[in-house]
Amino acid sequence: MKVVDLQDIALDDMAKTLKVIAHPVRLEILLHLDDSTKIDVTTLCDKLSCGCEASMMSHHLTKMKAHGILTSVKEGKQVYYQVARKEVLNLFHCMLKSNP
Amino acid sequence: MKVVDLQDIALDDMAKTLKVIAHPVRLEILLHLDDSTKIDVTTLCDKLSCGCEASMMSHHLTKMKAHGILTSVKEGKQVYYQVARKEVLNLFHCMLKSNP
DNA sequence: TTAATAATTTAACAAATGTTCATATATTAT
DNA sequence: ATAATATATGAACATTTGTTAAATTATTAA
Repeated sequence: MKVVDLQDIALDDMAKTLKVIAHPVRLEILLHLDDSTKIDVTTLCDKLSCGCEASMMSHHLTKMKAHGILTSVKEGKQVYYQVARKEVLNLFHCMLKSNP
Repeated sequence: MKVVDLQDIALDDMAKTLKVIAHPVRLEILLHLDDSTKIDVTTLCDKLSCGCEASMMSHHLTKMKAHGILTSVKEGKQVYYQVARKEVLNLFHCMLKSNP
């Protein structure tokens, strides 16, 4: 039997979401965002292992926000980002071979 | 706390896999392949809702096979494809909002 | 052997993506 | 008002991706 009924899934939307997430830096961003409730751009840059500069980081964050994956709140000079669609974090579990 | 420890995940590999899967036709292929143990190219073309021709289908299948997501067996004139990494099928569950 | 069918490969090209750097805007501090 | 910091935006360009059509290989049928 099918895993999921085709009608239940908008494959186009799912593909779009996956396409945005399918980038090593953006995956790492998501992991860090899940770790803390909210986080600002500079801190995120510092925490990532990729040596990502502010401009590049902003591009990544903007793209994910544009696709509804993240939201942001401005507080003073900084902009804090959060994960809007928590279900995408399940990816990290279900992509593991060990996942039941 | 983190969803998954960073060290547990090769983000580069994960991104590559997701990138290949992040395409509406390839997602539909995966759903159909899960549904049947093995399936040949022509049958797959007929079953898909996208009106995908043999050449295009072959491109998709070749790409997924090259990334270790599918395997294939030749039997006579037809080539049968199967899902090699069953864990990628979990995607369909975990991308749903309703997923616990 | 020739024809028909199944699948793959190749070439070509448009479109999308990733990246860098320079510039712009907003906020706060001096 | 000026400077410093935080973030965003835009242009430019190389690289990758998606798609189509034509040509190619392999297998089976006539």
